[in-house]
Amino acid sequence: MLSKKTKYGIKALTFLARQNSRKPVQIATISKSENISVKFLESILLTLKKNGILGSKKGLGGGYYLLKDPKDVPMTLVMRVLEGPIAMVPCVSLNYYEKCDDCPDEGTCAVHRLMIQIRDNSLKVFRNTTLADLAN
Amino acid sequence: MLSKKTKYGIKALTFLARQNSRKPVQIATISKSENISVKFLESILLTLKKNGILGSKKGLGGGYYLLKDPKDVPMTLVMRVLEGPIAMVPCVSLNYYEKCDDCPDEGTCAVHRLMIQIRDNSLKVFRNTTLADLAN
DNA sequence: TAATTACCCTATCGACTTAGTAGGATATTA
DNA sequence: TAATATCCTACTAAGTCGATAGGGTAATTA
Repeated sequence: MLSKKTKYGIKALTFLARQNSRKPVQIATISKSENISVKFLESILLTLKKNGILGSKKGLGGGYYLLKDPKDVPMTLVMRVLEGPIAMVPCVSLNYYEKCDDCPDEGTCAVHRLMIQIRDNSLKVFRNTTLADLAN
Repeated sequence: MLSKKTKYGIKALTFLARQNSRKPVQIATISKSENISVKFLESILLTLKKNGILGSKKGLGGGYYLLKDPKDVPMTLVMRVLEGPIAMVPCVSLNYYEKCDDCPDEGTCAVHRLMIQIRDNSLKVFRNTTLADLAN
C-alpha cells in the first residue's frame, strides 16, 4: 500500500507544478485545496524541502515553491524521498541492497527472481514520469 | 514492502513445485529447508489451502501438496491471496476498487494516473509468471 | 524594533498491522 | 488406540501510520 504521506506529497507537488507563477504557496492553501491535514502536510513538505525538491520562504508572503522545473523532477526521486526504496524486498534494491538472512542463494530464490522483474518495471515507469507529466 | 507472509508463501510453493512427486510434504520439512518458523508457515499454508492453491492430508504420511500443475498457477493468484490487492491504492484496484474520500476527481488526480501505470506493469509481470517459471 | 506571519522541530498518541507463539482439537493411519 | 500431522483460536510484543499539540525560530512589514 502507498502511504498517505507519499500520496499527499505527490498531490502537493502536483498542485505546486500546476501553479502559474513560482511564488511561494502557503501550507494552508495547499491543505485546503487538496483536503490534507495542515500539520501532516507541514511535515511532508518539510521532508521534500530537506531533500532538495522544494524551497521555502519564511515570513509574510512566504511558503513553499518548486526548486526545479516540473519536467526535471522524476518520480523516482519523489518516491524514494517519501516512500523509501522502490524495490519490494531489500535483496533486489539498487540503492538500499541488503542480503536476506534466511536465503542461502539469491540465484535460485523464487522471490528474488520475481521481485527483480517488478522492480525493473516500476523503475521504468517512475523514471519516465516527471512531475510535469502528472500536472498536465 | 513485501510481507514475510508472502515471501515465505512463495518460497514454500516453489519448494513444492520443485518436488518430483506429488506426495504430501509435511510443514516441518518445508520449514527446515526454507528456514521458516514452523508455526508461522503453518498459518500461511492454511491460507493457501483455503484459497484453493494447496491440498492437504491429515495424519501419518500427511502434509500439503499442490492441487494444480505449477504452470497453471499464475502469480496474480498467489499475490492476491497472500499479499492482498496488487494495486498500491484502492482507487486503481481492479478487484477491490474503492473511491478515495479526499479526492474529488480521479481524472485529474496525479496519484491515480501514476498508480494505474504501476498496477498495469505489475499485473503484466504477475500474469505472465507462473509457479513453474519460478521453480525452474 | 515590535508585531505578524509562517516555517521549523519535538513529542506524543491511538489504532492498526506484522511476525511469531502457545495450546489444544480433529482427522488419518497403522 | 496410539502415533502423527493438520486445523483452529487466541494472544502478544514490537513496530508503523496518520494525526495532533505546542511551542521555537526566522523573516518580513510597518
